[in-house]
Amino acid sequence: MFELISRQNNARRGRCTTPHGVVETPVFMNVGTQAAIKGALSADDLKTVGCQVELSNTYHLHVRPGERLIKQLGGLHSFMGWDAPILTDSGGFQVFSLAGLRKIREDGVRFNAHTDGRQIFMGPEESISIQWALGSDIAMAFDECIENPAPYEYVSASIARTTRWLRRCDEQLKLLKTQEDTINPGQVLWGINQGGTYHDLRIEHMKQIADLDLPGYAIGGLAVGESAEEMYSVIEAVEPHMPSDRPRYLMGVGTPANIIEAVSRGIDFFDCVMPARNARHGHLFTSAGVLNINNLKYRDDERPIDSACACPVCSKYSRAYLRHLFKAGEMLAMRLAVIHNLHFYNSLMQDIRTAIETGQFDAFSRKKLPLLSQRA
RNA sequence: GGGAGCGUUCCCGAGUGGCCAAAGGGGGCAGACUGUAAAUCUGUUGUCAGUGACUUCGGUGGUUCGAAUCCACCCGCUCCCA
Repeated sequence: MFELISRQNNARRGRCTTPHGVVETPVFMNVGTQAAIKGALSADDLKTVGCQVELSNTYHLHVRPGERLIKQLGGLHSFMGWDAPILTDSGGFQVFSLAGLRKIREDGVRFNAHTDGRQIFMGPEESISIQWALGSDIAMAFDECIENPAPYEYVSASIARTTRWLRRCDEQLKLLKTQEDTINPGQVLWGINQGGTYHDLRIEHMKQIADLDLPGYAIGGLAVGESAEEMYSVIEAVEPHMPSDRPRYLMGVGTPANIIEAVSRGIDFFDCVMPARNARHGHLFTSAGVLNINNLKYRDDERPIDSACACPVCSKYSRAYLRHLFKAGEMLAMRLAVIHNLHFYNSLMQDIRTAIETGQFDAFSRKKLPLLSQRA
């Protein structure tokens, strides 16, 4: 269930209710692919950084440890100690990212597992059954995330198949809901829009999937090589065709600037590995821009990463200490950096929500955008 | 006292006459990262000068058209036998 609280131009302030609680939007979902946030963060740490929704991955949890085990242990929430909302990605992104290890057919995708090479078949029914067993709150449709650039004819055929797959996902979830044996009976399915950078295909596909009247819709297949401007123009093309009373999720995006730009174009949900991955590599986000904590200039810098940041790392540690931890290869370096970056993202979303509520969003983005992209 | 080795660019370590400013690691410096096969990957790391020049392989001298590579002596270190 999704409720719009307020809006400013196209930017929306909303509230999404799930079986494990309410999500205030716009929101950034923190990515824990294998039921863990890389960088040694626990579910408790997720609370500390202000995470509302955790995201895990169907393909990866299916490969290891397997959804049967997780179901047997009470479902994903119980397994990883997270009692708030969880969204599971369907494995559709792995169709893209593991392109060298899979073959696509009408019924689904055959993978050679990246761990040991064994054959794994995943189609719409399999993906939904796995997500059902995991017991996430929001299950994503099994789609083909198309590489960019891709020929028009290929994209056209692919979105038609993704639509057929979506209908099968929907049927499968309805079937599973008739069974007694459930972890999370309130799980919902969200559809995913594809179409590469072809506006007409994007719109055509969006119209097709909107017909299924699902409780949420995502835009997928962006931020895979095209320019930011191209991505924004795709959002602008598709957005008018997305049901306005349902949450919109821009998958896998992005930089702080990408997020603000997308919120201004009507997006409510985001997720991205960037804050966590970049943190592990020493790349930190601050209110004054980005910085690489490994740089020599921070060797004796007594200041916190971001003096405007309220995270537990910034309230206690210096840049010099963080740099030392990275140089020494201590895993604490990654942990502290990830805590900071995720806190930064979650707190940016809080600021965005407040700005929309108070009618200040346009001024907020004008002020923030130039700062966030520069070198701190 | 006798015998056998070794000394390479920040470190370790290859190289035993030209294709060597010198492999490969490490370390350093910098860059990338967008529904995570990523604690990963890429570039760079003698000096100066934009296709080149100069200095360098413990030291000094020598052989040679040409030496990190061969010879002599010296300095330092290691191991074995007394």
